[in-house]
Amino acid sequence: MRELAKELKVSVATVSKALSDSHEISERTKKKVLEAAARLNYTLNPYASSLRNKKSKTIAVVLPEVADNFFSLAINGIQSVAEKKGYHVLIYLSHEKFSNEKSILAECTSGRVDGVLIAVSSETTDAGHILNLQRQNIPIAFFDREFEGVAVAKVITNDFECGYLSAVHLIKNGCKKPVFLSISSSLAICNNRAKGFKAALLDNKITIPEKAVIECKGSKEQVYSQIKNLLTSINRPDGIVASVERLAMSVYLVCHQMQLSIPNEIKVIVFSTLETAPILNPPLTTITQPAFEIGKTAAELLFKGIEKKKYNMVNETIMLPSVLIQRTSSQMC
Amino acid sequence: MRELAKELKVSVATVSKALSDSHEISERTKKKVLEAAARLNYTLNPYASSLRNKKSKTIAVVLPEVADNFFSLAINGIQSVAEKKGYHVLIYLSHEKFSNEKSILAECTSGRVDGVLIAVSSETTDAGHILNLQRQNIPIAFFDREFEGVAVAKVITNDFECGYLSAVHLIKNGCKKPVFLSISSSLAICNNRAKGFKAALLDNKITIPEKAVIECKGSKEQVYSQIKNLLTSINRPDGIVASVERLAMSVYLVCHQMQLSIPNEIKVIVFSTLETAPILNPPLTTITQPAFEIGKTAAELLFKGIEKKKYNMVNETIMLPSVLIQRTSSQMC
DNA sequence: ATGAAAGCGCTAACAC
DNA sequence: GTGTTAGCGCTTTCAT
Repeated sequence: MRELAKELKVSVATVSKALSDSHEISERTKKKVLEAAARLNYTLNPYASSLRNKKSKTIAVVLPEVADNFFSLAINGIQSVAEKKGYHVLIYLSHEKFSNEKSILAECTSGRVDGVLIAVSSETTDAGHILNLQRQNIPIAFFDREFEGVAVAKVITNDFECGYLSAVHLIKNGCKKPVFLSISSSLAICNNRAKGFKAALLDNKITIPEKAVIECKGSKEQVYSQIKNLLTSINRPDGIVASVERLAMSVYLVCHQMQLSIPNEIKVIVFSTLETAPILNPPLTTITQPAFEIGKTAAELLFKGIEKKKYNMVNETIMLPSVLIQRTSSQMC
Repeated sequence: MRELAKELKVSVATVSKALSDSHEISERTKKKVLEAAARLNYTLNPYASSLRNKKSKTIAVVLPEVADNFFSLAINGIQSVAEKKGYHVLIYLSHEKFSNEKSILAECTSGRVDGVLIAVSSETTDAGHILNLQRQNIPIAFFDREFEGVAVAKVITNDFECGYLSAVHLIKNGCKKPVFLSISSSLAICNNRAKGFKAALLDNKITIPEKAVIECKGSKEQVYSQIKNLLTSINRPDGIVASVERLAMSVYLVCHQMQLSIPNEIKVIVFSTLETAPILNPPLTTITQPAFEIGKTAAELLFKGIEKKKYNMVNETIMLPSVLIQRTSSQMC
């Protein structure tokens, strides 16, 4: 910037003002400065600006994993609004570990970011790290995976309702003993979906077996063998509702490997935005969440919090509806 | 930091040195400082450090889209090494637009990032924006999607070879008139794969039709109808090699909709890391790239460039092998 | 309309 | 082993 100023024989202050299009600078000088900046390929040092202005123009997105259609689409949604606002997006992966999540949020302090969007890990059992950010006046919002019981803004889906719907759908299509596959007993999305699922069983006079909700934890291989155990057990379920996308693969693989026919011997529904659902064998019935919209809405909410000093976003809860898309995997035989 | 210093009745310099574990500080003071920092929940202001040190400890990843298994996995790989190095990752999406890519790279200057990893858009026809970064001594490397003919480090796959292999595989399984689906005539990965494909036809004495390589551009709908046109044409191919993951959906959908049997009436191979390939209808033969490894390797290469001042990474080219995984979609009938 | 100068929070060279 | 101080590149009063 100093060079620019010297080149043009004006002060750095003038250059700075010209670049930020201040009205105290004459059109002529502005033009001159802009032109010279372009010619010399000059860009503001963003960190000097951040230091001065105490805002970074960047947000953090914290999520369990990125190799998942839902989260990818959500990132797209977030990015689309960040871009429009001229914000930068830092991506952090917790890999479903609470400890990672804590250290990530610790990094988000001291002005590194102006706000954070988070989908909590399946291990998160405490919101201290989140409240800690709030205490430092860093706006934060949940998207999809909230931590319940804290005053934090969130964009979620109608999980209970969809859990309910999925069970009703299975029952209507002939299931007598469906089960629900969870991935964590501390994850609100799983719990609410499971609650809806169980409520539907009750309402339809199906006795809820003790193992109505099964937790599939661990590595891919572990999940695979848990599902295999389930499906080879004496009292095999005749329907499955899987709570998250990544369970779909394992369920299908086990069934294929066991030559268990979907939907004849077992019906399957998965909460998922898998693009390939229609071309799977058989086409998979999904509860499809508006992933892009969730990301977009959460980002918009966050920016409201960032931009309006006095706006209290803490109690905002936006619920976006998912839809059940019926395909072959859950069809009555 | 000043508060910390005051609290402990030492100077800010001491605190700074203690926090960076300088050897000129006694263990006792270090312990005191660390303890107080933890207690007061203090974190360094990263941008003040960046300004001072002229390094941001962050890298940029620029890619066409994130809702794609390949890119998601690559991000994972990149993130895994960035995390280990204590670096932060900014994600930028070009949405396959050259103009976006240019403005993104312009934002990466002036110290915002210490290096950039890029998979170029399908529209990129010029490397000026990339060379521009190099001129400013910002290390940059291609991963997967390189721009050919410029002296920039890259981590790529054996595209020609895999194109060749895919054609040979189709021919061995009975195809007489396979075609290759590209998404851009300026994308090196597509061109090299197509070249290999054509070379194999030649070597196997199959006359190359004028429409051996077909460019599928535009929105999902446009791609869909282009493929539909192809498959309803009088001279329908009996085999398809699709150059990128996102073409898989359209090919399968068109075939399903036309009741065209895969692999009986047409065989299909896709360059893809689609996790669901084995459970598609029918299971899809893929050329699977080592996506995570590509990201990881590219990041490691970039960090070599970032950390060693004099190391010239510009001429590094690392080629990682993809593998053909045979499944039903390409089977001899 | 333009410029001089202070200071954002940190680090490093130098003094003690 | 610890402290003083200058300055990273920018923005913003306050003068002129």
